[in-house]
Amino acid sequence: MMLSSPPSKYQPFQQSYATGMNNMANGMQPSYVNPMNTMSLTAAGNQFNQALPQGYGGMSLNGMGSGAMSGHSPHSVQMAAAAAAAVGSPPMGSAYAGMGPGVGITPNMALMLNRRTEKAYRRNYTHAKPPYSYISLITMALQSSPNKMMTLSEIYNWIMDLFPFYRQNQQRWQNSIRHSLSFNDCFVKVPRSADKPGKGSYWSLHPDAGNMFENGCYLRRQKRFKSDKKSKGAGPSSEEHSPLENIPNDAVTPPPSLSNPGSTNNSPHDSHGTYAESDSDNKSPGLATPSLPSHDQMQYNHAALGHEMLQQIQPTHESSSTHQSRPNPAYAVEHPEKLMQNQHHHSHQQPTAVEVCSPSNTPTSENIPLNTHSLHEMVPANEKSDDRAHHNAPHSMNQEHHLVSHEQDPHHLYSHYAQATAYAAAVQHNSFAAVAAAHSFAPHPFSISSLMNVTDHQQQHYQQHPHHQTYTPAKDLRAYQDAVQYYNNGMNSLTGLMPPPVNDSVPAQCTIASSGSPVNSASSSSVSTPSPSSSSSTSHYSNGLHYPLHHSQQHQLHLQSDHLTHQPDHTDAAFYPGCVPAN
DNA sequence: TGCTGTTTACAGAGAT
DNA sequence: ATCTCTGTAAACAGCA
Repeated sequence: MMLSSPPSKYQPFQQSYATGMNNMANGMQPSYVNPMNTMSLTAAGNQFNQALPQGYGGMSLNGMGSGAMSGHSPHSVQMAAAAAAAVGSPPMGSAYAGMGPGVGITPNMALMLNRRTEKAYRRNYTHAKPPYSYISLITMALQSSPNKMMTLSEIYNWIMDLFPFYRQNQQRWQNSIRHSLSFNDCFVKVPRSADKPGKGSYWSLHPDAGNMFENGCYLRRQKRFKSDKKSKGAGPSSEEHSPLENIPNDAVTPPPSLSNPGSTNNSPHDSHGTYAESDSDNKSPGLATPSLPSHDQMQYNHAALGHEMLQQIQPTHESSSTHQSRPNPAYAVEHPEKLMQNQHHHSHQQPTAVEVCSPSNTPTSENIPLNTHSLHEMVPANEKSDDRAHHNAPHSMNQEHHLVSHEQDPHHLYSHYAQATAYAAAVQHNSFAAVAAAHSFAPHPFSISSLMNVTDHQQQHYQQHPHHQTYTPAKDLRAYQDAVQYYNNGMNSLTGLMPPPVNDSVPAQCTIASSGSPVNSASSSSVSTPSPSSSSSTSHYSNGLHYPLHHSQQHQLHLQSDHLTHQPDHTDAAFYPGCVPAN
């Protein structure tokens, strides 16, 4: 069990980006495990897979990380595409710049620009600031840990391992990290155990804040998470979420000072809860009301939250009907059979995305109230945060027709790219597809869960089809770069056009109507949606999704389709500007 | 002494 | 226009 903070291998202001990238590309493993690699074949981010021992800490101990450099996983493309999408505008030039309509420059100009920018691109591309906010970075880091918690230094290292950009100016961004941890309710501090002394506490995600970025934007949350336990008066009941549901029971023990029974009465949520509530309408700390707790009180309550979490890390063998307790990672490692029991139990309590999306259980406007406040809100409003991870299970995973050899399907190589770009385009253009996705439980391809999780369904699928394991959402910098590039390519040629979705992205609710024309079953809900059948458009039907396409787009669709089916040559620098080929 | 953590302050950008 | 979120800087305290 990893409990100590590894020393940072990155010296402030000394790390050469190029060196770092080359090392990573050549498979040199840092002494401290590269979380991307460890994530590639595991499912540390998934609540149902927390028990897997090959997680963040485990890999660092057994030294198995080097073989997991699966930087070309199409799944990982989502991550980068997500990043690029979150940015809104491609940060770099593209090898395909100028392909798209409406660019306003001639091909020659584009070529010149490409040649000019690509040089700088190669220098700077890998060092571009990742399009994630610090909060999202922290969230990703914490979710990547099997313990769902990290020390500050571990968070630092996780970020630096993943993003060379953050190997410079460490003082600046690390200060911001600390500020984010302290300032945001979504992060809770967990005391160290007495037998695991060290500097600093562990940080974990508040259990109710785990899906802050499921809406799709890594730069900015739709809404800042605020702990609201304060308003509930007494401390949390056993049926309430506890932040330490994610904390291994043997990882930490409450310090003596927190053994005071009264400490739990001071709900730790009071600290941030009170602060957040009183400050909920003016974010400027300087405008805090006098009702704010004192500094000492806040610290005390903060620690009490950790104590509360510790109190509840013991595995729960019974769940309330309203609360699905999550498996304790550490406990599950030692008692996998009980975890399986729990999972089975949970499967009866909470339908998975596939179950929910099954034709016999098609969501309607009645049972699935949708939050259509924003198209970015891609999940049913009544979804518990815990449940959203289920949405990452591609429905097709349970569809036999999809269980074909991906190697025989070149289009599949770009399926996730296509999905990501389609999604980005759909959202950007406020298209029907975006609404369809919103109605279809389609996981946001850029969601943290999508990027970092392997669902239980995927796990089952991989067990049956090990050769598909390459499609596990691997996270590494290479893939990140690739995907940004892919995204750029896509968006440059996707202005007003979406590439065809692929099987993986077919939401369950996208069915073929009895009339034969594909429709989205949820489109009949009371939610206002753009009309799927525009009179001025031609229907493009691909893999169950109905996309209205204008005539002018149909030719582009063919081009785009060709583009998407072009298999990347990983030795082709055009595909990886700024990236040194690994082999 | 350096790291960790909290807080204040302010600016900028996105969302409403 | 206003609100909200994020990033940055800085001061400060506590701790290993």
